[in-house]
Amino acid sequence: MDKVKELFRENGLKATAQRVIVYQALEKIGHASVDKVVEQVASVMPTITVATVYKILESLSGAGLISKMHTEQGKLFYDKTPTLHHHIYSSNDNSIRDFIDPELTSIIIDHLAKKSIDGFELEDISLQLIGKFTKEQN
Amino acid sequence: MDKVKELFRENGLKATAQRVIVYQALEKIGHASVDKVVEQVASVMPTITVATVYKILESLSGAGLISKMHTEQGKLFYDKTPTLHHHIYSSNDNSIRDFIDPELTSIIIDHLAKKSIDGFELEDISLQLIGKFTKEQN
DNA sequence: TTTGGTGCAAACTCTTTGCAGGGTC
DNA sequence: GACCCTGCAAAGAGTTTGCACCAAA
Repeated sequence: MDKVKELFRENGLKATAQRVIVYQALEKIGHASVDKVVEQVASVMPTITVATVYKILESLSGAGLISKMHTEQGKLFYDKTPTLHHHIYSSNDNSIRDFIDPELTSIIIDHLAKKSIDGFELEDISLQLIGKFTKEQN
Repeated sequence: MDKVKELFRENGLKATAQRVIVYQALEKIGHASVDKVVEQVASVMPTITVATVYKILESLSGAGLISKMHTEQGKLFYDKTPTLHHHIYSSNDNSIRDFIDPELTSIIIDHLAKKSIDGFELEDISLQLIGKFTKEQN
């Protein structure tokens, strides 16, 4: 908890209780749409508002502490891991899970480096695997 | 024009003037947000409504004639090419362009096939390259 | 004390829906 | 003629904004 506060200060963010809670909520669920975060946060601090959660998620992602993406549905998702990773999007239950595959990441980056699109400075890659889970997952 | 109409009928869609115009607009611009499509369409048929364009784009994409995606901004984009391809997302001007690289596509698919995520049936992959264009493009 | 964050409500943007009228097959 | 599509207006979802109050540094 104090570690989290410190992390915020190091990144120029004031260490408020709300931010700590939002951050911990995201750590717990991994990645989630804003309303899932709100849900989780509300169980700890029911007085927090949706607008605040939006603002906090935005500032944390601006500071690079979490990452931000849009789903196939166009809803905002945030993810605890700011490191380069990808997402599996399941079209049968609209869930999203992380897909960490550094090997694939570097294959893609290497490939792109070879081809180098002229005048384009690559900052990030976002890969979504879309499909169906044919058996129950966890 | 008659080819387009035929294409619609083959796919179980009634060949209305509005659909032809929307389809041709998308062929012309390649990929665009809905409002860009509306803009283009309006120059040909000013009476068409936004809701209609939405519905048409939805039905064309449902029939597999065009493809649908969300941007980093969470706005809907449609693309004329239903074939597997990727997108370059430029963060300085929020533009999107196609990135067709069948080699990369098959590298990714091969890699995924090797690993095969258990219980997951891959249907599509969506890769977005995010970055900045450092010089003027076309 | 200064600076930045939170909470509230309202506004905004984008997208979807319901239904009556009209066009296509 | 049956069915599907369009156009309209209104609603809906998700997200953002402005501002007064409050807390962190």
